[in-house]
Amino acid sequence: MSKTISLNDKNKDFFHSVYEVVRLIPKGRVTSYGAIAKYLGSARSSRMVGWAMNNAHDLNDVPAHRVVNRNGLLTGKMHFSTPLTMENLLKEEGVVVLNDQIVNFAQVYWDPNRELL
DNA sequence: CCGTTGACGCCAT
DNA sequence: TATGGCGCCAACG
Repeated sequence: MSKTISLNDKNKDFFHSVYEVVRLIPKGRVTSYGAIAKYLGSARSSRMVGWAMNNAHDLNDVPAHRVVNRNGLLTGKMHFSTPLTMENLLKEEGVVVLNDQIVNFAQVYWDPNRELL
């Protein structure tokens, strides 16, 4: 039995789609929760994208550190092994982070609605 | 079963 | 510009 997750088939699909999009984010680039939600057709379900990332922690092939909020703020840093993991991973990819804020956000921003199609 | 919370974001004031 | 309210919806107590 075992159902660590009690999601409906419909939502499983949503979560899975989120993982796919996140996997497509190029190294050194980032996107936002809202952009992913919109790309999946649920523009107002950005919170669910965040929840999906939480589940995604089990999968090692989902670069959750490349997803930030619409201001380029690292709001999800607390959910990583250490509060600095997210920031360090981004810096390793060339993303400039200062005070939990991506400085060159406009340059590294990757919008699935625009880049992907 | 019901009320709160939360990796968000848009809109009204 | 800053603050507050609401939509969204799964998980939790």
